[in-house]
Amino acid sequence: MNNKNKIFIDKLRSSGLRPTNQRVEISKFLFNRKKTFHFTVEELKNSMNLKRSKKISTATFYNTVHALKSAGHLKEFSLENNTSYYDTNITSHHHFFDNGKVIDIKSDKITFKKLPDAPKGKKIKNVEVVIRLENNN
Amino acid sequence: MNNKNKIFIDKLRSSGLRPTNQRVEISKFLFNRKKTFHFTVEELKNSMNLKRSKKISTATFYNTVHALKSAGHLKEFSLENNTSYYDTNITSHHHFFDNGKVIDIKSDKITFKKLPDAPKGKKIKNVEVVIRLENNN
DNA sequence: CACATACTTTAGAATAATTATAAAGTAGTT
DNA sequence: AACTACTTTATAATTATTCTAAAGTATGTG
Repeated sequence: MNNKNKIFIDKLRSSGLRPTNQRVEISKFLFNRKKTFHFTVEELKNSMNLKRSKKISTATFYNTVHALKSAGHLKEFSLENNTSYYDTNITSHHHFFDNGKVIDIKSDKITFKKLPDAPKGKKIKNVEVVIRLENNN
Repeated sequence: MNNKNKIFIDKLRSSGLRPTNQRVEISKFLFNRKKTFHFTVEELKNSMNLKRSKKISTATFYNTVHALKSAGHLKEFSLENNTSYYDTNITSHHHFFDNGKVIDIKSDKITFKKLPDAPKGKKIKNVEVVIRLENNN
């Protein structure tokens, strides 16, 4: 809860969450890294709880991740296996999918020559590209 | 099982499935239509079983849809709600997502100016674009 | 700084989508 | 017609997620 955690606490506060110990640890675990992080709630829970004597409950992981996502600190996406994936990279970007593995593609690596207009009464919120990979031969 | 069902039976056979009555009915329900069809297995089951006295079991719907998908007669995709959606349009194409509603976008409506290379050892299997919509104001 | 109060955490139950099981039925071959 | 392997089905099991309600804690107020 001290000063060096301010940035992680701010993410919680701006998500409408009080900075409890559990939440601060989750926020730190998610955002205290250089590279972007892709995860499911189950994966997050397992990797955090593995090293803890006092486990954080499943519900707290779900609640916290949802609030962070609703506030825009996490991005959600889906693969074809009925679980929600989250991405700490919230800038507009795209993904390679390679047998369940996810790799970010920077937004400027993909540009369009042609895009359809939104149906009337609607506008485009975002455009997401998924490039599926397979082995070379 | 007669001649007019040949096309639906062929889809089953080419998926490695014997053309049983249940499967032929499912195949017909899916492919005997002009417009492309988006559905979840649960929706398919409900709409088919509603008008039937003798219901087809859940497992048969899942098995049949999976086999048709593996054989390439259906396309699978995911929204952010942990259910698998299927599309009878298997040609390469894209989607608008508008609050859970799915609308096809013909392949030629989207073209790229720039696309990234696949990582080494990999090649691109397909490129899928999702355009999320929101209301105009 | 103690208190009250509203927000949190937690374990466990509930739900939803999907998959597994194993007994009874059927297609396709001989 | 009979046999065998594949199917169907009801039901149980599993997985991801959400709900619930009791016990715990952050925070503003005095």
